Amino acid sequence: MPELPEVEVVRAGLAPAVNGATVTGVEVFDARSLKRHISLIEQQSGEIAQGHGRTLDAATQQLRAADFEKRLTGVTLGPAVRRGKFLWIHIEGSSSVLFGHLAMSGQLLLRGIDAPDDKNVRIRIWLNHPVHGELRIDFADQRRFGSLAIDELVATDDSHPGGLGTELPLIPQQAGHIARDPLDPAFQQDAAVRGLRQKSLPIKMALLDQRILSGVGNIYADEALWAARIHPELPANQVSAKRLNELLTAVQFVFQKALAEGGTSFDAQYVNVNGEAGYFAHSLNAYGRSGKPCNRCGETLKRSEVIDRSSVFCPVCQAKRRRRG
DNA sequence: AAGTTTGTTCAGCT
DNA sequence: CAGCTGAACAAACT
Repeated sequence: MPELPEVEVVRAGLAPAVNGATVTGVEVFDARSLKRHISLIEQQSGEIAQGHGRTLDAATQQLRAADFEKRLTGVTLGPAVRRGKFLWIHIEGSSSVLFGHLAMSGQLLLRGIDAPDDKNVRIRIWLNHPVHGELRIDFADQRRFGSLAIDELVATDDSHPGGLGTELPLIPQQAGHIARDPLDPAFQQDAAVRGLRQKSLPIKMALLDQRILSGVGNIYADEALWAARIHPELPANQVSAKRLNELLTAVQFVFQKALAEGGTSFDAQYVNVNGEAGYFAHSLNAYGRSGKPCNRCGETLKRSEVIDRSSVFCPVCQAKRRRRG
């Protein structure tokens, strides 16, 4: 499950291959992977089929696939940018971007044109790069929860760059509501702490709220809470500002650590960029270790459910009591 | 073969 | 009304 570090590895791997490349062809094998893509016809008529939480009818799927292929073919791509788990690639001389979210099982694979097919390829984009030659980007997604789209850039609300990878203060509409992530140079930790402190829901859930800070999913939420010794079910507004700052520092630490380990899996051979290689390659202290001993105190780690999401934590190190701080 | 997995959105409730 | 909760939803693997 790609979270911020995995998405960043993908962004960094794609960036040199897409910047300056011309799109020579687009193939949509499964339009269900375009559920975030709104066709021009839908935009102009104002009748936008509900792509989220509902299966699109066949006609809309066909319309969107054709629209996506048409609007992307022939363009020249620019920088690859990321905020949180959202990823986009600028289109030169245009306010549109190629926009995507990998969700649970999405991968953006960079391949030579003669490479054998990977499993579950839903969308294929053919490229010609002035330096690297002919390439393919294959969007593979086993569960199809992820999607690609063409989206429009709008101004950022704080006039800082839209995300990592660009200096332009522009962000795709669909990512506009997402807060900056802890690895963003313009990330405001004080504001994130204030946002968390206003919530009465469990700290684990507040940490997953992409409007407060982005990029944290279930894995790194458990890891950061373990590192900061905070019980996942403690109401966010009962955690002191000091401990929330420690928590955000822990988030940055686990992100950096995963990024460093994920990064080592990706050598300079950009054509080998493979979303799978970085996932779960790093050592985890909490996630998936229910029933195993705590790496800090030896106590057996416990599994609980916080609003339908599984959480693993150490009942001793992360005692559910308010701590001074 | 029912259960598990997760990011995101939203109806509906307090 | 603002904020929160719980659920819905996507699809495939075990």
